[in-house]
Amino acid sequence: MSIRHSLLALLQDRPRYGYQLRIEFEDRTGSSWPLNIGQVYTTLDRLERDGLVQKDGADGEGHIIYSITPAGLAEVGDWFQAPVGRANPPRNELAIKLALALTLPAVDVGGLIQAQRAVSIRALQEYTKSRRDAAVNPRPADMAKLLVLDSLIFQTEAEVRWLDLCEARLMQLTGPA
Amino acid sequence: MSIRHSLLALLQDRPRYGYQLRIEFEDRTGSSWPLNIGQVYTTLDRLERDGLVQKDGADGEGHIIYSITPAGLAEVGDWFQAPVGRANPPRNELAIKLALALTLPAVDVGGLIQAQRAVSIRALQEYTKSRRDAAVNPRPADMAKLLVLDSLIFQTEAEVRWLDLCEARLMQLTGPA
DNA sequence: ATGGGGTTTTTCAAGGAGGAAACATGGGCA
DNA sequence: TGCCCATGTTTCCTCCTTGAAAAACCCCAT
Repeated sequence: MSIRHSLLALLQDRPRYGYQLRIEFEDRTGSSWPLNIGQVYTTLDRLERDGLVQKDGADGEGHIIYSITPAGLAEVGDWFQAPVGRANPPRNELAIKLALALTLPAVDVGGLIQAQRAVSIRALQEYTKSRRDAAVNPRPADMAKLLVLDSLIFQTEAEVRWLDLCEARLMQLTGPA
Repeated sequence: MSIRHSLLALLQDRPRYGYQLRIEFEDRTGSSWPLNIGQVYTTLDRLERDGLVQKDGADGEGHIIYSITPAGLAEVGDWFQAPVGRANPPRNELAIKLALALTLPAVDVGGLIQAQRAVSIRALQEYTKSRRDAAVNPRPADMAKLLVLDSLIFQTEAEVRWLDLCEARLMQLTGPA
């Protein structure tokens, strides 16, 4: 659901065409969440169907330009207005996996935690490196990318600490060996 | 992609039917991520199509029982084996929203952060309360739910701290007022 | 029995997401 | 000039997800 609103937000700035929207989305979010190009066009179709954007015909190079409508402006305003709902947080595959592993015999939970921890630590290092690289030129335009990286770093740190807690709990369960 | 494997994991334990799978999934993950019932059946269809489960006919009450096949066992084994990939982390709507808000004029980023922070703090309190309630009877069976709650708590804490960082950065940008 | 109201269980149709092919275009190089 | 490769741009097809309806069943008051 956030793609829909993200595209609207970009169109709020000025009219654009599909490919351009993808480029700008990825640029502004630091390419952390690659946006499938197919999704851009299907989303634009739906936005047009719902009267939130309109085709402006083609520009000089033949690109199909979309611009936001008043209804679209209202919708994107609402989106920025309302906080992100916490009603149904996105599924956390790792947490699900671990929860299921715990309730099932025949799964090496300890090993799973170890393996996962290694992966997370490595990711953390990469994020931190990217962040250092990105921080050398703190132009306001790069601020967004920095914040996205910070977000990933914080989330990953939390994940590592959670894995440590899981491990401690596990020890406690299986008895202090 | 994790639903598919979660269902396989449950079937690894013993054969079950659709509705039962949903109940058990939600029970083991503490209902934190509600599982749409329609998805259970369509996923079972695909799993059968791919030869990972098979229909066992009906049980006494007429339920269509599914059981896991050797191929399915192999697949779920692989799933538990392999760490959760970090190649494309799920999109973080909050981070996207804030990143876009920063690059767009006409959005009250400060207000957005404040509002979001309030929501996160409230969620954190609720999770913590649930956790306390769940922790009174630490049967091993409840361990999974506890860990899931811990995960949510850690993630939400990280989110709050990230929001604080964002706010500090914002101040720094707009100049110390 | 019976029929109304709730719960359990399944199916259906529509919408969203993603991968990969298809189409265009422009610039280097024989 | 004309070929070819890299890049930009769009479409298409499939799979997955969701919401809501439908079907079956059970329980209890009439």
